[in-house]
Amino acid sequence: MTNPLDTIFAALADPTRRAILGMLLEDDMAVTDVAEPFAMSLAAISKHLAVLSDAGLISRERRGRVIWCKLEPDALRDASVWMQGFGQYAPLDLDALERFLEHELSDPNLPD
Amino acid sequence: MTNPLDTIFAALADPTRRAILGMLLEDDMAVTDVAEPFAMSLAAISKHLAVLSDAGLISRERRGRVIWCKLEPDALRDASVWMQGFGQYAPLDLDALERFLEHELSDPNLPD
DNA sequence: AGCATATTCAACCAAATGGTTGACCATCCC
DNA sequence: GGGATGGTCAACCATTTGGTTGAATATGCT
Repeated sequence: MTNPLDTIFAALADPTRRAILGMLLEDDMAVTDVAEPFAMSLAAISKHLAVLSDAGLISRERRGRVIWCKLEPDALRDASVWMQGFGQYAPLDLDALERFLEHELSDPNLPD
Repeated sequence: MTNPLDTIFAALADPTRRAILGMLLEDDMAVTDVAEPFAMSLAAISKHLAVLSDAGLISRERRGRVIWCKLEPDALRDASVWMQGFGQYAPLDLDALERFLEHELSDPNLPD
C-alpha cells in the first residue's frame, strides 16, 4: 500500500546510507567492510543495510559466513524518472555530476 | 552541517509532499487551494509546505493575505544529478517518464 | 569439540516526524 | 471597528528513526 518511492527516497535521505551506496558503486562488499570506515556500531550499519535492502537499492547474498552487499541501481531509476517530471534541466549533466561525485562520494560522512 | 541532499530526499519521501509537488507542477497555488484535496488539516499541509520550502523545492510568496506556492525545480537537479552517478540506465527515458506521470502525478495520494 | 569471525536480534533510548486541536496574527471588506 | 478569510504557531500525541549494548545465531578453522 505504501508507494515504493516513499521507501526509496527515505533510504536516500540519510548521509550514511548514501555513503554506503557510493562505496558499493565501486565494488561489492561484505557487511564488516562496509562498516569499517564509519564511527558507529556494526549493528547500526546492519540496520542501514536493511533499510537499503528494503528499498531495493541493494541486495544481500550470504556466501559462507560473510554476506555480500551489491548495488541494485534499478531501484534508483524509478526515483530518477519520477524526478525528471519536474525538470526543465538537462537530464544528463556530466559536469555537474562530476562536481557532485567529488563532493558527495569521495567526501562522504566518513570519520577522519 | 547537514547535507542539502538529506533535506531534499527526506522531503521527497512523503507521498503527500510529492503529490503537492505534482500539483504545483501545473501552476502556482495558494496554501488553502493546495490543502483542499487532502483529507488532513490546513495546519498539516502548512507543515508539509514548510518542509518543502526548507528543502528548497518550493518558494512561498505572500501577496495580500494569500501565500502563493511555487515549484523550484532547481533543487531537484542536485538530487537528480547525484542519482545519475548510479545509473547504468538511460537517463532520459521518456516512455517510462510518461508511465510514471500517469501513475504518480495524475493519481497522487489524494482522497476520493 | 571448541574457539574465533560475521552478522543479526532484542531491548532500550533520545530525537525527529506527521498528525491533531485551539489560539493567534494579518488582511480584506462592509 | 468588526467580522470573515488565509495561514501560522504552540502544545500535545503516537509512531518512526537512528543509535546504543548485550545476547544469540551461523559459519569456518584447527
